[in-house]
Amino acid sequence: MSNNHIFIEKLRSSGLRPTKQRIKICKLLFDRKDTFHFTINDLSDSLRKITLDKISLATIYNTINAFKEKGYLKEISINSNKTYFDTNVSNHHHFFDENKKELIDLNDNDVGKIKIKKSLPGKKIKSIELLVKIANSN
Amino acid sequence: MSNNHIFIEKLRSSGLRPTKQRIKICKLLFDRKDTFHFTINDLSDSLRKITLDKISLATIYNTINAFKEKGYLKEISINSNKTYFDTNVSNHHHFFDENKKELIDLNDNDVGKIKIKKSLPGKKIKSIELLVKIANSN
DNA sequence: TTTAAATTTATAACGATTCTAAAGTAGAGT
DNA sequence: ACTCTACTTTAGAATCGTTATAAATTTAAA
Ligand SMILES: [Mn+2]
Ligand SMILES: [Mn+2]
Ligand SMILES: [Zn+2]
Ligand SMILES: [Zn+2]
Repeated sequence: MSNNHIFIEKLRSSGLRPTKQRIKICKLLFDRKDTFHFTINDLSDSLRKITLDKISLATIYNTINAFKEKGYLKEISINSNKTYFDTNVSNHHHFFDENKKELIDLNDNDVGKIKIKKSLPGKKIKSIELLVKIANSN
Repeated sequence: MSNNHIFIEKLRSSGLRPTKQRIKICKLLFDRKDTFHFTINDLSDSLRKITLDKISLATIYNTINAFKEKGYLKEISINSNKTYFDTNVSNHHHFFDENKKELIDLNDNDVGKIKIKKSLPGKKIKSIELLVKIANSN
């Protein structure tokens, strides 16, 4: 439909051919107001719902890995058998709801400034990730 | 040898029978001055070096899961195909060296106080984990 | 010593992810 | 529009960390 040409450009500009599979995945991931978190399985289910011609699991993995590579997605550090991705690639932190197994964004106002005072020679900081695990109180 | 009775007590007091496999793993994990981080594979290799009669991989997994359950070990939240454990069960944070694939403790002096200002109704905080990924600078 | 429950073990099963290699497609050059 | 080649998709196999199974062994209570 409408926004396809935007995604076609986005893909082209990063050296990825705008295939119909990639465009569909782009629309699902990026054609919305709010960012969100997902696993490959979530994505696979969502795709099955919105399209008749199925996209193979290998392609979903290939595409998500390519998007992560290009910086369109972020992988969240969390110990789970599944990998969690985030369409919000800005620096931010997370609650992880252990009951729902879902990530919730913490924005800058939600967390005091994090200061790393230690440094190691020959090493530089690549990322700072805070994960706050939460669960039902009762 | 010497400290066995301490570990035997520790195991008994937590409802775990003090088998020779568990005692060997206890000695390897806890009979030392400094705490450390390890994966099951690390531990398996270490065990093979210090003992002639091999401990099956299933027993290693069972034992580590039991120790985690009892609070003798902590699992670190990190996105890796392997699970990382910590014999330091106190609250502390980590550097993760992406080149060496190894965790390095950050103590309280190394990180400014972390303040979580957001809370969700019906939910309580279970843990706060900061992971600072580092890599070679050049 | 007897006996039930806990533990160990080898091996199978599982599940997320990656690999393979064959078939299909996109786009540059003509 | 046609050709050609590199890129992409795909089904299915392979990988690998972890968990499940079920039989043999060990622990420890009675
Ligand atoms: Mn992990
Ligand atoms: Mn993970
Ligand atoms: Zn997020
Ligand atoms: Zn640690």
